[in-house]
Amino acid sequence: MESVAEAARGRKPEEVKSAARVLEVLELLGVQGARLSLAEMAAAMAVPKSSLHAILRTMEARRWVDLDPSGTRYGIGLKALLTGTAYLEGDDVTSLAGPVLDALAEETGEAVHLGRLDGTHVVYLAKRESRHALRMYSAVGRRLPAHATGLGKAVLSQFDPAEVQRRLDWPLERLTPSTVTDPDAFLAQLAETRLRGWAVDDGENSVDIRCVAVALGGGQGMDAISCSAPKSRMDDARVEEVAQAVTEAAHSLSTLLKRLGQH
Amino acid sequence: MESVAEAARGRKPEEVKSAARVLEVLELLGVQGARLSLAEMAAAMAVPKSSLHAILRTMEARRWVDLDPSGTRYGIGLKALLTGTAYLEGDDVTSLAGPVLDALAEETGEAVHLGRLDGTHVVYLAKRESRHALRMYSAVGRRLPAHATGLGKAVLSQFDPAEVQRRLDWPLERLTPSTVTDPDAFLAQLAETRLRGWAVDDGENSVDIRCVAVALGGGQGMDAISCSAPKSRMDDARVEEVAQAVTEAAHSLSTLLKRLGQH
DNA sequence: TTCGGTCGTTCAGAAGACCGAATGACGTTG
DNA sequence: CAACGTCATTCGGTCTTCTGAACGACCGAA
Repeated sequence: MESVAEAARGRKPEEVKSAARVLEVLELLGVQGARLSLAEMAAAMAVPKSSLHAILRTMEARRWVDLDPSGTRYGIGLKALLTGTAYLEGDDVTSLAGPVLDALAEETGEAVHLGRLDGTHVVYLAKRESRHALRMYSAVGRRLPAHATGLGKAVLSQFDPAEVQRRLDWPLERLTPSTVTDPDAFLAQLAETRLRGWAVDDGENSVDIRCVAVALGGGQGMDAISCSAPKSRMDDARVEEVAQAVTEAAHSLSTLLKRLGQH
Repeated sequence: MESVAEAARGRKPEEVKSAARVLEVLELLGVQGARLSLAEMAAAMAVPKSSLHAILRTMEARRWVDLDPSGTRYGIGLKALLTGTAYLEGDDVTSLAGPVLDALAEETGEAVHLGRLDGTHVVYLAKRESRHALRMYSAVGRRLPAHATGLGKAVLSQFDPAEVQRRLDWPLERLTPSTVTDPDAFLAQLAETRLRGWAVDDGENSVDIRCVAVALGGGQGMDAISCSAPKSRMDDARVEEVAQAVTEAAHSLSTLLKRLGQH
């Protein structure tokens, strides 16, 4: 009956339709950042306007979406902010990482990140800036392709090549001229990373930025920490220095986490 | 038919049940911070386990909730983080406030906040710490009762007493011995605030913390900025000094916003 | 003003989700 | 070792939601 329609849309039969749509609305408004009208969202989601209307009413009543003064464009509501930060507060790694990140930021004087692998992407969980705490929130929650980041490569290097091949979307997306997209070259980089103990990103997601990253948890976690800086402040010798500092910080944080896990 | 049941639960007939439940799950996991089992959530929400099960499956498939390693306790997922921060990025006030908050933090040397009135509570949208950027995210997204915060009183002082009475939940909740809970005393404080142009909070939500706040937008916004410090660094003379700095910052930010609104 | 286009909104038939009881799996207690 | 507690999970009947087309409101253009 409906198996044809379901198969055509690629949906699993075990999903609650309205529930999935609520989440899709939040994701749509989240990545866009901009405000969208009901008709625009219905088109983007391939959902009838009337169905979406009822859902948006429910979301608006609970302040999960906002209407702009004209009453025609929807945006993320205030309630969404609370749950986002709640994820960070409830997370052991993020909670424990604070002092370690502070110390690493102070030691290196450069930007420091904590990231987590989520599917094919890396999500920033925490950030320390090198100078002032400017625009600090702009990065937390942001996603970057794992294959083009130091954080992603540090985590992926813990897996078998077969596992890596299964986890990523091929072909690898190119973000800058330096992005490694060749499968063999990429897997070779991971092998090198595994031996060395730390990963590098040499302008692969942002031109002119070099980054050194180390995975946490001794080979089984999804998290990593990194230190990034412009190439002008990151020559090869400096990379080695920073790598040692990041490795020590990662080790110290991993020890804290292991202790927490054992109690 | 169902009007009896609906009326008994106090629900509007124009809500999509599953959609509301998705949001309720997120709010429940968000405020708790802790992880909950399916049965616990079903009990807390007064919803059948079997219905909630299907919804949680949908949410888990999209990574909006996570299962802990034992597979029995749910927590907020990674996708929730993205939308939370997206609210801040898509918000004009928060985006423009960055440099102003930085300047105010540097000038006063104390903690600086940007907050927004949402119902009876104030939500922190941005924060600048006095020393290092420690635990910066712990406060953004948090809610405090408006009547016990400088930010809340600054915004509320823009409304008529009748409007204030309508907006708040009475009786006012007591958070510390200094919290003003008497209706007349509270309204008198707001009148005073209105004349003076800035609001004070003298240990009303956190013992030993004094705070000075000014509303943005020239009498029609829901936002305010504030500067907080321990009483030991905030005697009456210092309050006057800080109030002037906060007022100037608020004025400068309001001007920026007005310019943006006009284009 | 009138027209064409957009928007959000409504409504009754059709499709799917919700519910409660029963099941299987697991860890704990007697 | 066994009985119990709690847990997530399944299943079919009933009721709710979803759907698509039609409606009324609105804005800008002619």
